[in-house]
Amino acid sequence: MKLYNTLTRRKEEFKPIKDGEVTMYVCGPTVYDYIHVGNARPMVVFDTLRRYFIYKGYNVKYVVNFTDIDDKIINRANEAGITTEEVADKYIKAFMEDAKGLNLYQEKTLHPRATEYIDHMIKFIEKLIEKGAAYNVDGNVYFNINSAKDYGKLSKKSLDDLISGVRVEVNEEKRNPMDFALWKKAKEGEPYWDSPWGKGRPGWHIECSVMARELLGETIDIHAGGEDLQFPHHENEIAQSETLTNKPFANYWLHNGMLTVDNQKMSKSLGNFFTVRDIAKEFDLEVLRFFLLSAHYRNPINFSREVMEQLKNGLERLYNGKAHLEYLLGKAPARELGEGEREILKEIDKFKDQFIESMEDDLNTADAIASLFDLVKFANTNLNEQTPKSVVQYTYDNFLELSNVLGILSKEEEILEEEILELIEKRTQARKEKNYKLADEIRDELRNRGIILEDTKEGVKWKRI
RNA sequence: GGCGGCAUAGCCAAGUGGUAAGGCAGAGGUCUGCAAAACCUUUAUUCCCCAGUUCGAAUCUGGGUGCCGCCUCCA
Repeated sequence: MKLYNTLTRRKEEFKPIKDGEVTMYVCGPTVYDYIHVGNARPMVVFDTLRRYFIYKGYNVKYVVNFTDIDDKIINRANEAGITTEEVADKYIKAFMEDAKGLNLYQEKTLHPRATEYIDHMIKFIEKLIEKGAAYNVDGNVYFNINSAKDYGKLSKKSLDDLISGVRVEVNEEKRNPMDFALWKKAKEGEPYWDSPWGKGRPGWHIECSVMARELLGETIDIHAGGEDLQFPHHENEIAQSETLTNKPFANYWLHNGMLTVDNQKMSKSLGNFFTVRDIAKEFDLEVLRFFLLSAHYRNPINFSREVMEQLKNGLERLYNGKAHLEYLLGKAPARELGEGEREILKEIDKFKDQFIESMEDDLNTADAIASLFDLVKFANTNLNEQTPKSVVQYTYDNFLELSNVLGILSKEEEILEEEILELIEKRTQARKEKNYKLADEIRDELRNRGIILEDTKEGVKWKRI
């Protein structure tokens, strides 16, 4: 599989450190608020990459961290008069609910919280100080940027340019304006942990370095996140980790493009954001997931209600295809295959190969989705009630397996209440008697209750609005 | 100012040297009591503009225009 590596700025053949195993670290949310749609993009995109690895038979070790100590969390806690821990707990719980709606694969996902690794962070920082790569100034510990080899290699920024670009130097303590905090001295009233440098808390960048190292090892296969994290977050992670270990921190750095609204980056500071929960009121979150996969992950994607509607309809088409196959599954005769029917199996394999080929090319989900539409059209056209069961089953199984790689179409058909089934039956009877007035009345009533009926050659079908 | 990216139909979006995928929306048709779904047909002589390379360019090169991201917390 080819993946675009930010480190080398090109697509590279992916080779894991250990055969059959992939270690992935995805920068997770700072839990001071509900996640917004932009935050959801890396979650869905890299979840899909993980699902694809699983599909290919890899054992995936997957970490999404929670930053649960930070200025913003402290502010929230102070505003609400509760502890930072309570703030974090609340939004982690909310994240898990959103994750469920977005169908993030949660089995075996590791969700470390930064505050669970304070001891490891302190040890990490101590070692950097020993190496002369960090220094303590009155309880604040900074990383010495000059001790890092190749600083700027990820974001392709030169130290000189960065320093000349520094806007206002407010911190007199730093030896170099680009030095960044590893440990922050606690201010009055702030939560703190004891350390060799006094009471304080860890800086942001050190958290990810430490959690990745503790859970996945000194060198990991894939480190991923939004492209806005490239600098300084990921650059600083590389600097501190590689200075400590003298080994590559991650072999592949993957970054997703920004999600925009009116072509402006969706962000808290601009105020142009929708939380995932807001969107869940208007759309099934599966539509949001489908939307996030409808463009290549490295391209910007513009969020709008209009496009969400389009994708909702597109998803509906795939669901109709799924329902059609399920219907045929109930009718299909068990018999030997004819020559033409063997051809169908080959066609299905072709769609599957196309899908895989797209995914192999730097996770081209937009292209992979097209294969799914092609498969549905083929099945709608070429499979019918006379098609042998094994053929229908093969089509159905492959279709769902590929859909599952994208994390879509997993909703099961619901069971309708007895009362509604009776109404449908009553209407069917009315139609037989050509009492279309009554039939339409019942159909309207069901529509008001959220059930849409379709009369097909294959009988009456229903679905929720 | 420095660094990076993008520009394909009404909308979304693949395609990165061989003659424009797919979806949504629209139009016409088949089917249907009607509707819906499904299927068929149709919707970019053309890929921001201008030059160049080439037998051949949406794809490569140069220039221009517009938009976006990072350089400050940010997915």
